[in-house]
Amino acid sequence: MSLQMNQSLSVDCAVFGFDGRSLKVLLVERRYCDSAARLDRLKLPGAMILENETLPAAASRVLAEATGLREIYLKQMEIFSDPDRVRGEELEWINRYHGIRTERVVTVGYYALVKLDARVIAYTDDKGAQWVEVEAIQRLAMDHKQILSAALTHLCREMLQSPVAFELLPRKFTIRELQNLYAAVLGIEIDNRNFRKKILGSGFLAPTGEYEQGVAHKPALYYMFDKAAYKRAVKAKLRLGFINNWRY
Amino acid sequence: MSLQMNQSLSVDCAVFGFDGRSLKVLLVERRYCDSAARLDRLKLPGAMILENETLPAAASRVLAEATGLREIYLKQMEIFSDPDRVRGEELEWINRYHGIRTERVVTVGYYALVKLDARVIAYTDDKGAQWVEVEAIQRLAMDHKQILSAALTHLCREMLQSPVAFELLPRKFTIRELQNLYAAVLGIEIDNRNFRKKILGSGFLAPTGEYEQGVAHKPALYYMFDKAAYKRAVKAKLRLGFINNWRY
DNA sequence: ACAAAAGTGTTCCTCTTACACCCATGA
DNA sequence: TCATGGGTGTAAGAGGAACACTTTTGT
Repeated sequence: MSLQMNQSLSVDCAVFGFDGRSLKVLLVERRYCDSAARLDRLKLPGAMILENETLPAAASRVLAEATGLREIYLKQMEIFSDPDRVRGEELEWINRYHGIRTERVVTVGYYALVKLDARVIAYTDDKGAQWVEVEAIQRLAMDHKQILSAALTHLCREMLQSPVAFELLPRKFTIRELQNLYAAVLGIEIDNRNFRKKILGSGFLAPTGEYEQGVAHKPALYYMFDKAAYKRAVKAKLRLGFINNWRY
Repeated sequence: MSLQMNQSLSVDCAVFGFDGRSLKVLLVERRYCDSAARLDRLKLPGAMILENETLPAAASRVLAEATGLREIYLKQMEIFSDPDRVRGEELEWINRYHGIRTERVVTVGYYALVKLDARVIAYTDDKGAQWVEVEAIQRLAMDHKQILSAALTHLCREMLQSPVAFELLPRKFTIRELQNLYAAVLGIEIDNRNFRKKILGSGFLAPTGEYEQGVAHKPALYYMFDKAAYKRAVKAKLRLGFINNWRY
């Protein structure tokens, strides 16, 4: 065996959004049309990395193109390096499109968290992209289902350790929305009283004083995430306890 | 900007070992000699990926070469993609050595856990590699210090969530060795009584009946990790609790 | 009036933490 | 006999989990 020179590096992004009920991911159509009727005609947005571009930069570029947003929460997760993960017509298309002669595409999986608002939805609609309920996705192009699964796993883990949930919610949200988000991502049921106790007791949520309007039930109070309070609490916690000053 | 074609992919491995006291990592000499006296003449073992080789396969290959071992615990962590992370004489050396013309080397960081025994040490000594105390490492070649730091962070996180500690210990070990390992990796102090209570209470440790010999104090009992018991407990735990059946 | 979700407390129990002394061995 | 680390128990407190009813609004 020898060194592989005709290889390319790409990034693929699982962009998650939350509509108050269920977790969605942004999917786009495969760009070559030979088999448009195929079940796996949808894929995650992605791109080849450019000369002099870091991977995070490439991922940001993909996200800006796909959503119109900058400053998105973005995290690297795994690399998918099966030599045959892209082949056949897909590989031919890539070579034709870019005018290159690559034999292998290694991809770096990222996941991104987006606040799903009207502007983003208008933008993605306009681009022909779709927000699809994660639970409903059976298959995707190439190994993108696998990449999506990995992204979900990483998101679960992250949600249990840091307050990334707020990246998926609008600036103002109700406790119930937050709870639904945790339940949807983790795939669990959560007791509302215990959840409130815990989340309000943490002191990271600041009430806005505003209430829901036009709902056919007692209107809920809107809260915001108090990032400063969160950081203060983390710092304080790092200074005490059984495990007091670890490395990460 | 255009697609980057003259790029290469490599893997670099932080191989950790534990000698009962402190955490060590395996370092090798940079292979070109122009500046042998430099402080950062040591690096993590690594290699370019070969044609038709997956990244995990490449990492295994590097580990087999460096330690003589197969079946090592191995985990992918992050990718280091700064376009200038390898440049100058290092890049020239790579091109000369492989007879290629690459302009950029993106590397995938792995970490590995090894049971440090006489055979491994003999093998690595023979190869001119060194086991260096992690705490003492100030700088390494290129961005390898950064890769090492990332590996440590990942190892910490992993140790708090799964029983990888046993990958670093001999088959038979004392509770104190296990405790020292946790303390060394996490960089914390641990109360011996609480540690015993927790670790023995978990039921994952099986006493061997053998005792230390030739030590100038009460000899300690040797234990082994009972993998089957661990798996049973994990399965049982997944079926109950507040968070009962999540995705990962 | 009714449907629908908001909001609120208590009890039990487990797990975490802090803490001090005697024991077995080799030198 | 001394130095060294092995091995043991308890009490107080914090946090997790299970559980049901009243309130407010729109229809």
